[in-house]
Amino acid sequence: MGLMISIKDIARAAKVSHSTVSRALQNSPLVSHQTAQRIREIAREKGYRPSAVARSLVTRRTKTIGVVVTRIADPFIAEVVNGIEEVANDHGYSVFLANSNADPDREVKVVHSFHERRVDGILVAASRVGALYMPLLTEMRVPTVLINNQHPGEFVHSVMIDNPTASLQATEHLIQLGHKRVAYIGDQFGFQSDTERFAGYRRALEVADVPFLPELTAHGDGKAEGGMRAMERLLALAEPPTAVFCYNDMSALGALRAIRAKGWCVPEDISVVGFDDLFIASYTNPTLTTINQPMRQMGSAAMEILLKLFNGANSKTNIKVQGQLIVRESTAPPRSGY
Amino acid sequence: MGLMISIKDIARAAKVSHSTVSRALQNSPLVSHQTAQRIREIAREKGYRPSAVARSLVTRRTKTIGVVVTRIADPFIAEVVNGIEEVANDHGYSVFLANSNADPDREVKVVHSFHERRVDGILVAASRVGALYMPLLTEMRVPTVLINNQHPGEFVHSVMIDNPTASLQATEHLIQLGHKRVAYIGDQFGFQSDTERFAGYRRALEVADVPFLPELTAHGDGKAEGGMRAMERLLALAEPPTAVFCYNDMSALGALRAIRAKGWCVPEDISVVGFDDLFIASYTNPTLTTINQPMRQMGSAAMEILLKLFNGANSKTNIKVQGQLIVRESTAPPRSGY
DNA sequence: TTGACAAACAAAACCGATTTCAATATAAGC
DNA sequence: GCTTATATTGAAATCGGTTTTGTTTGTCAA
Repeated sequence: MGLMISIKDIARAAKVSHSTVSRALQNSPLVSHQTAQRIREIAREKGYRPSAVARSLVTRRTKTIGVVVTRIADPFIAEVVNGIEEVANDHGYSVFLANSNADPDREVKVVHSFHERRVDGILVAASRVGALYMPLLTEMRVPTVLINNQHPGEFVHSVMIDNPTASLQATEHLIQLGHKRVAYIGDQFGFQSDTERFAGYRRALEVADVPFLPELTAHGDGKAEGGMRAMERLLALAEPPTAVFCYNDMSALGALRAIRAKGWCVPEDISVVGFDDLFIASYTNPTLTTINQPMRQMGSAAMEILLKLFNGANSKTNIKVQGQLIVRESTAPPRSGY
Repeated sequence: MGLMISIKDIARAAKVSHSTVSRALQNSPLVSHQTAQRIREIAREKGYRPSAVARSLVTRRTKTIGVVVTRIADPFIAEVVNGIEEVANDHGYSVFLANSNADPDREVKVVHSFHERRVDGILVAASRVGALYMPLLTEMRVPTVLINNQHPGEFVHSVMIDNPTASLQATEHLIQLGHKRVAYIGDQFGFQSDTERFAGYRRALEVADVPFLPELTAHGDGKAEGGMRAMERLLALAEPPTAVFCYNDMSALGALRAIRAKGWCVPEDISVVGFDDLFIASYTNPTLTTINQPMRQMGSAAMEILLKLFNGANSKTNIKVQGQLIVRESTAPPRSGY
């Protein structure tokens, strides 16, 4: 703490100027091999670690990035962050992590704090702030990449999943199995990703000439609790659906639970499809048919965009990745009775 | 980036010295109310954010902490980090997050990088390095708190779950239900938490006069995959157990899957108890009886220890929290046939 | 009128590094 | 032998703040 050794301590011990020490530790060719060797040895002995904060002040790069997420405990986000951290660490960057708790005010505060810390770049995962970032970012001119965000628009860099295509596939899968009454359990109404996934669902019905029934659409909250409530409403219908496509795996988890609570079986009585392919989707009972989202890769891709920007790239990058349907046990043809 | 406004820009605009600006922004009483007001107004207008890195250099405190975890995507750890981040953020601290991937070398590197960044404190979650920290920490004199670590010993601050007591409760629960053949699925052999949980299991058997059968102990890897393999081995026994206590929920998840793969039912054919009470434990089928570990609170407790240390406290703190048995659907009396 | 004291601000030192510029010594070229 | 290039190092400026020390001005009591 107070007794941190500095470059000057090393300089004194080596009887050279501190500039020489600096050069020696950077393997600069401007120091003789011998002195460099000697200095490095002394530094090692004393356990000297150059201060990144002092270095950052003069080099004007902190080699840090800020990552703002809604909740790190969200398994989807945790995987994304894993991908980010891996690439960042490999390139000598440290990552600041902050939760926004889906609170726009807090999110803005967090970004400001990142600004004060002079991060070299910012990554935003699954925020609902979206376009609100516009003024913030222009104000502080820090490269920023949004991952699966609300309305990333064209104004910033982004990594997004192709929602419409993926949910079209998911719904098509159910239709091909023979389902006619396919329900949709969404996230909160109005969120872009929900709107897009809903659009894919509608499109699949349209293509297959299956009528869209408004009563088969229910909105949850993107979490298990909401999925459960939404499913309960669907099950209370006079004629419940024979299949349901859920906004994400968490919602599907809730749906599975609601179905089981009613004493029905998946997939015999009702088929369920999720979205994300969280780890848990392989361990539910029955295992969950879902759309795989390459979460880790989305994280690393975002970080790699940042790295390119640090290296001077200045083109707008908007990556759209494809989901992949993973068929497991939770989907089957409807009962012949229907 | 290059055109970041500094305190001097504000000073120039306000026609005062930059020291006055500094004081004004700190609400120092050494500036007249008027000038302070004026300066703050100008700073706001220009969107000025003081550089935390420059400030850190002179104040010798970065208001950052480093958190090293094995894998942020581990749900247990994610919850702990959530607790940490919350408290940290509330007190103006930013958190650096780094994965060690359970690789001691990488872990040491990460800690060194934290050292260079001059973090005010370090939090280590679920590391296996344990006592290896001793030299590292004395070398750099940064307050450190270990959370559920290997051998935290008495030499540093720590927050730990009371493993023996909790697993004693878990096992007792099974015994009270009438089980005599209670198995234990552990983590990798030799890890402290595994040893401790195993000890609680042994103790429960001993207290209830249930004979300990070595063949009913299997080791996994703390993950679902390992739990599945271990359970498969137990199921292959001539006389399989009627109940199994798992090292953690992930292992239990694997066990559930293995049991289902064999066509057996939980809890009718075999009871399963986990450990952690991950979110998912409420959503498995059947829902999982487990030991609740207050993960968030453990994270916040650790951060609060750090805060106390920052405020000059210097006593060794070793918090031991209690787990709580949560009975759900995965446990029931054994079939009367046995 | 003058000295003491406080209020308000400016000037300068400092934190720990990097980097530019200057200085010295040695080697090379003629 | 003298100039010039080269290698090696030191001195000093700088990054953007905080904090200590100085300076100016004004108020008030003696």
